[in-house]
Amino acid sequence: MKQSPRVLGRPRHDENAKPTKDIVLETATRLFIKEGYKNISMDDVAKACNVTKATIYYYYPTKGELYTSALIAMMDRIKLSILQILEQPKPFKERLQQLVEVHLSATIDIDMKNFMKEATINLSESQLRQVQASENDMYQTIERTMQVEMENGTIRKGNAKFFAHNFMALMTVGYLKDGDGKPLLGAVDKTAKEVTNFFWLSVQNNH
Amino acid sequence: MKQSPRVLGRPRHDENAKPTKDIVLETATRLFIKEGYKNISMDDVAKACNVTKATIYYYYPTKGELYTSALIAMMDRIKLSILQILEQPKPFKERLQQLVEVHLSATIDIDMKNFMKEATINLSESQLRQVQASENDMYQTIERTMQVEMENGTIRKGNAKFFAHNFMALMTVGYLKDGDGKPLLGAVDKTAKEVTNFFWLSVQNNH
Amino acid sequence: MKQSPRVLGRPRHDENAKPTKDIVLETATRLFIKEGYKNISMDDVAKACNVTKATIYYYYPTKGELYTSALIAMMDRIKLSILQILEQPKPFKERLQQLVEVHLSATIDIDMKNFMKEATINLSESQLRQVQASENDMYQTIERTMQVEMENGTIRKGNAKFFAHNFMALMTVGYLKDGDGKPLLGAVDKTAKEVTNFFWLSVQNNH
Amino acid sequence: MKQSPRVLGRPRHDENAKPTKDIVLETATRLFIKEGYKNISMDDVAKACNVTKATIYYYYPTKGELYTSALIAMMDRIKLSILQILEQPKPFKERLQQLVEVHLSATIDIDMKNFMKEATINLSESQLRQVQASENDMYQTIERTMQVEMENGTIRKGNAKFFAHNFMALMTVGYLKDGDGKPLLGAVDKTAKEVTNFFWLSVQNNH
DNA sequence: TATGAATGAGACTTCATTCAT
DNA sequence: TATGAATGAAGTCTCATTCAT
Repeated sequence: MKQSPRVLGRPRHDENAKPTKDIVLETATRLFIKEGYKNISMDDVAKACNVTKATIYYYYPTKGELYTSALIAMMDRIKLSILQILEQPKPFKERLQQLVEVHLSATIDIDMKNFMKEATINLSESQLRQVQASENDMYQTIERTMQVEMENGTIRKGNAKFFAHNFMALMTVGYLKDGDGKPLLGAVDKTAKEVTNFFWLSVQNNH
Repeated sequence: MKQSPRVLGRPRHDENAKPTKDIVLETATRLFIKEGYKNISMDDVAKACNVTKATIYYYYPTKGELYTSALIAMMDRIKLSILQILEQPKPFKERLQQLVEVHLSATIDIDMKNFMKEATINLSESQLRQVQASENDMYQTIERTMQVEMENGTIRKGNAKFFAHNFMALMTVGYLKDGDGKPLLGAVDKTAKEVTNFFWLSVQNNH
Repeated sequence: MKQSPRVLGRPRHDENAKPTKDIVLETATRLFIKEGYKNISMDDVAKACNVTKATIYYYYPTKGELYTSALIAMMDRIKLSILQILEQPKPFKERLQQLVEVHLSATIDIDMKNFMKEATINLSESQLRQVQASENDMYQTIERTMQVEMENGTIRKGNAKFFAHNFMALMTVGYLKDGDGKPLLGAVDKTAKEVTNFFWLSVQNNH
Repeated sequence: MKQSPRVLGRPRHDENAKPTKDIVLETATRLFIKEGYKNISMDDVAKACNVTKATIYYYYPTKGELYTSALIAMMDRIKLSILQILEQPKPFKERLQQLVEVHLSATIDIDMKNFMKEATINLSESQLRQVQASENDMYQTIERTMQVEMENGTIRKGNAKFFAHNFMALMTVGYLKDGDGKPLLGAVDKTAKEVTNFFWLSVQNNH
């Protein structure tokens, strides 16, 4: 049962080790993404980090707080990655395609709706507000670019928020597997092309 | 303590009353859709049905079984409703729009990905297979029509399954609310139009 | 470790057995009186009742609720016993003395201040209100008699509530043990006499 | 996370600052009196002192030891204050009244029975003995004076220990509040008078 | 057909205590 | 002198499930 008997008290400091707090957050994020809030217990997180539950609580006062932090950290990372890709001096369509490709490569299905639903049900109001703000931020990064490209005339005029959410929704379809568990549309790059193309056909400007 | 004293023994049979088994299934479906598998306890279901937990177990041997039945019943109903709409002698685009409209009117966000995720995590393999079969059935109803319309030349050639999932994904964006909790695109009919249009621009055949 | 392996489900009904709910309440009351709220765990109560924790929760939704019920039941019993003694057609002083005697005979030190302090700290507001109401009831039983005897001229005029609380405070001194653990004033009847006398000297009417 | 970033290492020594050990003891005493042993955690004490838990442990090896020290310190202080008041060259009744007044002014209800109960349950035997010795000391201070006044003929002959405990028991009734939270007998001086008078009527010598 | 009573496992959380620095 | 990091044990509560009636 005992995995690796740990000692009480402060562990001797290992110079190039990641701080436990970060390990916990990363591990928790991964687990929550894969299995959701209610299916992951604090003990699961602890075991995956090879520390005890109490250690988790030393850094995060409640499970809700840990989930909140995990979600926000995740969204921040996604937002950054989106930003970096969208800021490149490339045709818009190519940037979108790269966006899809990068995200499909992450292999974990990052389905925002799911997270937000679990957040709504399980978090406190203040935690929920934080998460919502973070989600909003993330989407706005895309929205703003959509807006710019509308003004450029690259894509047709429309509701930028609607476009952004549609894009993300289509993106998650890219994870779709067929009966045998193989990606429906083939390799990641091909899938990304198909997904982007589907979106593009809808938003491109035909004058 | 006693909340609503129920009579002991077998209740007198009310001719127009729905069988308990059906009440349980409907109630459970509603609750599971709204809050998910792990957030709804057998007691929650029992209370909402105004019976005891033991009664639920009389009809459904496990929670997983109840969830399975609820999901399948729901998908069957959706499938039927999809079928009825898609079979009508109307232009394809109009049928799609009606599809969206009907589903947005149901007000509960029926997000398949969510259900399937929870199913994957919480159900037994055999239960999961049943649910997957049912999901497949439901999508195939749309896929087949897509296929037909591709052959008709109404929409462009492409992967019908991919199209079907894209359509459903875009549909759930229709539930999107802005910061104030108001639908992003206005009333249901307007939203349905926008959503359908977005999809249509992507799939229409331009020869 | 296992005390007596119990079976799942509903136990066969034993005709002349006390209902579990009552057993729980009585046991809990005894334990809480002896050790206080925080020192008794739900598991302690369960073990003392030879049932599982879950059974306790089946009857009492929270520990606070169990404590509340226990306190109220106890105070009700005390109030009743007080009432019965005070209603007798005997000189007031004799009734008081019997009161002390009966309560010292119960051997457990029923120190109201203690219970009320723990209640204040650990109960919810609504629970606290219930307990306070019950405490008030109990004291008023004595107060009312004090009032009557003041009007009769048996005891001097004064604040009846103050008198009642003083009486109870002096009563708990009766439990006092010396260094060897022996009652300071000897046997219960002698102690009761001393305590009553102390109170009486203070309240008797000398015209 | 960090609430008030404290500087690392040994803090510069502030000449007029109280030693940490004393601060801890005083703070702990206050908290334990108000909420009791089990309701105050070492972390509570630490936070209230604005130091960390480990610091508390640096000065007091266990929670029981801290409680023991706190109780003893408190009783010592009380004993001293009692002594100073009782040693004055004033009529005994006036001294008693001042005793009540001083203690009611401290506003915190110092209910010995409570502390001794918690001590009995939670302390080790050796700790308990220390506390009992301290309690005994405190009461003996009063007892001795009672003894003297009995011999003087100021008060009637009786069990001095019993008298002392009765006096303290009546004193705590002085904290009594009515339903609105207002002191039952009015301002502190008036209350002290009433309480003393009640005691005095019982013990005074009428020859 | 339906219920009331009970359980065992596991969830979240708290807390006294330890130890390297 | 004081701290930050960590633990193990225990506490409150929830929940799917079982069984006699």
